[in-house]
Amino acid sequence: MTQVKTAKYRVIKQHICEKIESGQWLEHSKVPSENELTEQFSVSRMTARRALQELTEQGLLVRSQGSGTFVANFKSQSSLLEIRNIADEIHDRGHQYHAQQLALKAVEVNEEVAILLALKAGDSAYYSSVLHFENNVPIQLEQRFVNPKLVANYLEQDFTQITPHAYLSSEAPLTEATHQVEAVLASENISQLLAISDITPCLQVKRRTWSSQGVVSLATLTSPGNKYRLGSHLIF
Amino acid sequence: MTQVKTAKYRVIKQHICEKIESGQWLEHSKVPSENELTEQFSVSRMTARRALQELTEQGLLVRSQGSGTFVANFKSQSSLLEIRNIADEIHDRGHQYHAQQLALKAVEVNEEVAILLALKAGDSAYYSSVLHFENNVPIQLEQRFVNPKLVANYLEQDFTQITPHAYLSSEAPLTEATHQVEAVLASENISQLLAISDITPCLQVKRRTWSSQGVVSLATLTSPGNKYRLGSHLIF
DNA sequence: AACTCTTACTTGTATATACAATCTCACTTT
DNA sequence: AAAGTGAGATTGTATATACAAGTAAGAGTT
Repeated sequence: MTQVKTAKYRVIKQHICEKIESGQWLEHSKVPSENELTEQFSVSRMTARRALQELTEQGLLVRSQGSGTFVANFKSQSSLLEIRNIADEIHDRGHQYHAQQLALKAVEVNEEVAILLALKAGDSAYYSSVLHFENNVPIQLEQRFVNPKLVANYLEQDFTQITPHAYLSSEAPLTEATHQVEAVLASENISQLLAISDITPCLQVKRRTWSSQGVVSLATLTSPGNKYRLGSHLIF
Repeated sequence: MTQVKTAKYRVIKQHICEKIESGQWLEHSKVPSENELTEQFSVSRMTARRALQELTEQGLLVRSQGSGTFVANFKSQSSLLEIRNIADEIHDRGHQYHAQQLALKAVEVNEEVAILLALKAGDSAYYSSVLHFENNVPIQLEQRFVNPKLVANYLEQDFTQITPHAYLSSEAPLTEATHQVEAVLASENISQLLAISDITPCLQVKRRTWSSQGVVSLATLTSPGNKYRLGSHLIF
């Protein structure tokens, strides 16, 4: 096990993030220029630039050619589309939750899944399929591929007792996630499981989650459009 | 009028986008490596790299150290995280944008809208209905109620020239926003506008935006599920 | 006082180079 | 046949440098 050295541009990003989050650098205040960071951290301008550039893309900074780099209108990122355990969500609504485990096995991944999970086509990954119920009505089908290198005992779990998300969080804390949200028509198979007609639109969220070790899992969450809704709250 | 020279990395981005959009490069197929692009376009590796890098951040490509760069899934994608101007979004994809203004008037609000806009039922608010096109295909219907106390000249705008979002941002900078995302079947009326069948699922985003003065507007954005997708990226 | 010009600073684009880390695949060894 | 090795390709990180382009502020002129 070799300790991976942290890249220099990441160190600078971290430093700037801390200044902003701790309130030492307020909104709209000027942050050090590329040349100043170059000196402070003894790096090349291109490396300092990369840190500022990526933070700008993430929305923490705003840059203006000729005048400088500034702290943006407050951090939006953190509390948007928060990833919640669906069981908690349902309990919080005062409703009854239970789950049905439809599949839990090792499978060979196709090319698409392989790329997204950072595996090779034909490699084996863990697969789970769980149907979540709210007050005995099916509310969400969760189909999930899990990176076997990062989560050892996935196949020994009982996902009627703990949700896959809760288990994975306990094994490998999330550091990052991407979502793709689409409106789709469910396949016949899925329509049947969700007890909906074949023309009911479904909200489909594809979520890819990372831990510090790499891509952990790839989940497809399909919910009837008339029974489920996503919310998010941004602060600028 | 000085003709601005297009940056080289943009030329390469454009080239790759075209290949993908025209279907010459299919999903998951390999795209030229940094070194190949370096030769093809007679640029340095860092410039070729920048093109690939930015397209990866935009979600068009997927990269894997050691194996190469590949075409990602190509559905249109926007971000929940950042509230973007749809015109910019479409332009950034290298596509042509135009809009059609279906309505722009003052209306009496019903109770639901009144509550959400912090007005009284029966008060008057501004209402706009704009259809956005990507390459002459309708991609999103935007129906928006605007708080007349905070935005004076809303009715005098021409929303084929500037999007409502862009205008509102210039008048009253956003400080906060909430979203609700649902999958729905469009009404007959809306199906017709979007040129879709009445069983095509639609992604519907309801967005409420605040400025420092209070609730600015209430927008309902309806897009065909097969042509539009939301994305978001979280870092913990 | 108002205007223009210059200058310094900052970010944007581009190149050339070097080495590290990772993956693939053919080849060799067992 | 299976396992291990190593070369080559590919992306990741980092540096040094150069010039372009936009901004702001001060100097100088009218």
